[in-house]
Amino acid sequence: MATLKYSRQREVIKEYLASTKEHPTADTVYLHVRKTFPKISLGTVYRNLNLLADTGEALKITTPDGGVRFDATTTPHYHVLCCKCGCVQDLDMKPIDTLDEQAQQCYNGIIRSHSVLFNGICSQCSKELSTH
Amino acid sequence: MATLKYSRQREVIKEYLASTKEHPTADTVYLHVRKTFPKISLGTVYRNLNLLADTGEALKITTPDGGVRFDATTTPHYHVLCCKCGCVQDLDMKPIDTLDEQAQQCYNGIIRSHSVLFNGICSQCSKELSTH
DNA sequence: CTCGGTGCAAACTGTTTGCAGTAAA
DNA sequence: TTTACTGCAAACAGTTTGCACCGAG
Repeated sequence: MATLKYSRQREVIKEYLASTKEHPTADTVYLHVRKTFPKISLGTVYRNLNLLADTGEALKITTPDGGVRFDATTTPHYHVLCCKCGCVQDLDMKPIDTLDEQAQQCYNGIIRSHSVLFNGICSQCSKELSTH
Repeated sequence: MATLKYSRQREVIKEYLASTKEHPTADTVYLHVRKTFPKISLGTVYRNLNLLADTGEALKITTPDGGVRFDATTTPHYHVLCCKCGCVQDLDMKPIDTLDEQAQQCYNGIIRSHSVLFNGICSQCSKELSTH
């Protein structure tokens, strides 16, 4: 892998990613970053997001609807997908470290890690539901 | 939802899906189904796969690389994604039904269900690894 | 000077859709 | 006859890539 060179664009993307608790799509990142960097191109955003994912500075997560989202929190954690608004939130729950071992008992190959996605309704949307 | 009408194409797709233990992509389904139904179009395959997913006769699963796969096994179960060959296999392990409750403790909104994807190496690929 | 990064636009991939014709009910 | 389903091709969305220029080291 070639040595990285500093770039103002990448820095802005990292800052934005670290500042938000949402899990923005590439497009959302583009829209926000463009506020402070109007001439940035979507291609550059994609290139840098993938770069950050490769170097482990960000996480690339895919939702069941096929959407790709980025997450600056790289320590293992689970996610909740809201089936109303489609938002993805972090779940403040300790990952089950014995899960891999359990799975290994039932599997011929090698288990390395796992990811869990919960489906549900975020607090915002469930509030709106109850007011109807 | 409109009432379904019988279609030979849909039947062939269902048969193929039920016959395989792999989790084929739409394209793989298309390739196989075309053997017995040469004039079927890719659009029809997509329409029917989505239809089956909607009626609950098949499961639509997305892998972290963004690929979409279909699974005729609709009872809850976990999956293993092989990071070598990219195949997706069923894991013969009882789903953890307390997981949703655990997650609910840590979450403001509503948790309904969850899915788990294990990352690892399938038995086929791990065999090939050890012979090098 | 060298080589990684950028903006832009074109290309590409996987999927959906509009249409006119076909076939199940 | 009615209306869902089909094949086809065009359209579409999200993402990647080739290129000429820019800028960090």
